[in-house]
Amino acid sequence: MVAEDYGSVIEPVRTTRTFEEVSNRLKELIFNGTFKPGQRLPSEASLARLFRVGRQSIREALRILELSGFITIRAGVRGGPVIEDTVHNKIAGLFLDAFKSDKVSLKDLVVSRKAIEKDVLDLIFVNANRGDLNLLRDNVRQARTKLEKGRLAIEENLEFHRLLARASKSHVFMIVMESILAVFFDFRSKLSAVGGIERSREITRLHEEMIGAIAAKKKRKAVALMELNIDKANEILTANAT
Amino acid sequence: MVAEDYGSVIEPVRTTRTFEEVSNRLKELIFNGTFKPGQRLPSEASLARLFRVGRQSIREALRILELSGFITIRAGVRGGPVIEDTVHNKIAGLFLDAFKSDKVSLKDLVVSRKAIEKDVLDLIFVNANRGDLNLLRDNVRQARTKLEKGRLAIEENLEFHRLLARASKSHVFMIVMESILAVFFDFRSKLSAVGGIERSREITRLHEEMIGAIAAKKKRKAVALMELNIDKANEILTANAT
DNA sequence: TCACATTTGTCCGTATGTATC
DNA sequence: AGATACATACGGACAAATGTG
Repeated sequence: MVAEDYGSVIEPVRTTRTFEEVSNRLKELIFNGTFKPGQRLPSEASLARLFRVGRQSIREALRILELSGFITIRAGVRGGPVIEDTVHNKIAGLFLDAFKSDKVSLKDLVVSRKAIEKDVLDLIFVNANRGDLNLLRDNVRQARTKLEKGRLAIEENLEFHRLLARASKSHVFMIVMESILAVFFDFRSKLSAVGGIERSREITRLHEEMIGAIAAKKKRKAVALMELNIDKANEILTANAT
Repeated sequence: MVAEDYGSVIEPVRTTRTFEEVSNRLKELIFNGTFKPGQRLPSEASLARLFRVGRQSIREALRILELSGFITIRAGVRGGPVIEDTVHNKIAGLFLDAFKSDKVSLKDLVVSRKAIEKDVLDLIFVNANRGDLNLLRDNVRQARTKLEKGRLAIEENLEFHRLLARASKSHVFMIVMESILAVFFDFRSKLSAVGGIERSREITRLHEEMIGAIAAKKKRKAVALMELNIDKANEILTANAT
């Protein structure tokens, strides 16, 4: 019964649940471009009239679309459901849940992160252009100015890796990276600032060297720096774990 | 404003939406083990009384937990919300959505899949044991019997890769693999059976050789076979794409 | 600043569908 | 087959948020 494992990916045909039918219909309308990004969907009351169902069913359908990253919802007179893509963040959120519920261990996270960031570097050496490098340089510059003011640059340090994924031009890796970073970002709030500055400075320095290695097409050096980088990031997590 | 991009991962503090508060509280109860897998949550009516909120808020909270992969819901007298982990499938579902909405290209998928399956092989050479190999052999055996009956063995061919991810002992890669396979599984329904048997047979043969290479600790050969495998799978997709 | 309109958010009462005993 | 205990769905009402004149 191999195929049964896909039971949640391939939705069973159930007309019983009205809100699922509504959700799928709306999703289809978004896919085929009837509703475009930035555009407002009709209000709950309007949708209820249009689909000839109760407002409750509409609400639950919209809840699904919201959690799936297709729309955002705001109250108020010019509010309502708006087509807005947040799928990356939603996937990262679910991944964070998986981590929190102990399905993903810290060791697993570090091991797979090393492999994935290495893949990203491989792709960067093929796909990245000058603009991508400039974005990376800007990031390091921002981190430096923050550090000079005596503040931690954790957000910038994490953003660096997101920029790397973007430079690889692979959306798959952008999604995976976002998910991994979400875990580290979640830890961020629990970090003790004591001694953090020095680590943050060190990571920023590694990032700077990495940019140099990429620009100089020195792949092996870039990979070695990445290993150091991830180990340092891991130290921060394990040092703060109770 | 780098940190703003995490706006959907780190939920904003909003007491305005009751159902989110309820959803978070229940999620926390699941995380800390108050509710364990297989256990039933109280019914909607009971939860409404316990939290002192309306049933609608409870329903939307349960909808969130259902879509996040924490619970399943069944009607009927012994039904109700049950703690059941389907997070992997839910992530895969969102990833499939991302693919369908053209955020992930087929080329991107193939390139990243090659890199990721190579990582999985690397981990297998470190972590896999005899039991994992036996599971892989069973899978190929099942595929063979299906092929001998003149039926396609697509499910088994895809399952092979899921077994590989499991043998790597990395939940991160299990999740990523599940997501990638979901796309191929989705295509499955659109495949023309014409000429498919031969391709399915060829893939099964590659899988068999791959097991041999893993057992013999021949990493380079295993990687080469994997490349062939993925190219073949990709051919099936592109051949059927309109 | 204030009143107003629009839209989401929330609760309640009720009815129906569904699965189990 | 009937009773029971659930989720599912509808309609009505009001509160809260938010933008507008």
